[in-house]
Amino acid sequence: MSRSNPRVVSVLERAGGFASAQEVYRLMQREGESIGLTTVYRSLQSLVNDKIVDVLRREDGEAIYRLCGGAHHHHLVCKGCGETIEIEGGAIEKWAKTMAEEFGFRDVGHTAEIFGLCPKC
Amino acid sequence: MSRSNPRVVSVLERAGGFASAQEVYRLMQREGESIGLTTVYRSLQSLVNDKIVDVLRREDGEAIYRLCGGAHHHHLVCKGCGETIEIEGGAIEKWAKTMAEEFGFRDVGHTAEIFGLCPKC
DNA sequence: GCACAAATGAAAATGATTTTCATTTCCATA
DNA sequence: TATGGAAATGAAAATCATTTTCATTTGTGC
Repeated sequence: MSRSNPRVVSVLERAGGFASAQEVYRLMQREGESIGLTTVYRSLQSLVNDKIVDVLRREDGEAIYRLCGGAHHHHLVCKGCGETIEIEGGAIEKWAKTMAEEFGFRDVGHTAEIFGLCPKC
Repeated sequence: MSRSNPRVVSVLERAGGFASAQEVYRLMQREGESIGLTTVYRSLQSLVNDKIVDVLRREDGEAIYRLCGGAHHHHLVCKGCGETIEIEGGAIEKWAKTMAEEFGFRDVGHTAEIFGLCPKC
C-alpha cells in the first residue's frame, strides 16, 4: 500500500482550491518533479482514506481533490468567457450545517457555484 | 438533434429512483426494446436539457438520472449508500442573487449540494 | 414516388481511472 | 557491509463510461 505522499500534499496546498489527479500530475511535471501518474492516483486515494483530502466530482465526472480544513470558497463563473471569481459562501455554510443536522448527516461537505454572464459578455 | 424519447422516460418511471445510462440501456434490452446505447445517451441528455430529468453522480463518477418534478431544488447526498434527499435552497437563492448583483452578472443560475454520511452509514 | 431533414445505432475514439507486473528503494537484521 | 523481503514506483495495458463519427434508416411534406 502506498503512503500519503508529501509531495502531492504540497502541490494541493499550492493549488489552493480543487485539483484533479491529472492536474496534479501535470503541475508536478511542469515543476520538474519526477512522478508517475499511477503514483499520483495512489497518493490521492491514500490521502482520501486518511481523511487528509476531500474528494468530489466535477460536472463532467472527473474527481477533484482538496485538502480538508483549508479555507474553502465558492465560485462565480461566467458562462460566456469562463472567467471565475472566488467568493465567500456566507449563508451557505450555515445552511449546509443546518440541513445536515436536520437529517442526521455526519462528516459533511458541500459545493455551491453560481454561473451566469459577466458584465463584459 | 434527438428528441426526448418517451420510451426512455417510461423506463425511468418504472425504475423508480435513479438509473445510469448503462442501466437504462440494459433494462430496455432485457425488456426486448430495440434501442442503441447511443440513443439512450442522447435521449437522456435531451431530457436533462428539457429539465424533465435530473442528473447527478455516483461516488464512482457514473452519471445517474431520474425524473424530477422540475421545481428547483438541491440535494443532500449520502457518500456511503448514495441515498439522496431533495432539500430546499432557502438562504442560497438569496445568496446567489446577491453575489451575482455585486459582480454585475446577469442570467444567473446556481448549483448547491451537500454530501456526507447518512444516519444509517 | 421523391427529396431532404432528423433520428438511429454500430463501431471507433476519447479520457479518466485501475490493474498488472517488473523494477527499484528502504530498512531491519545477520 | 551484505542480503532478503516488504513496500513503493511507474510504464504500459486494461477497463469502463461517455462521446464522436458516419453510414443507414425513418418520417414528413410536396
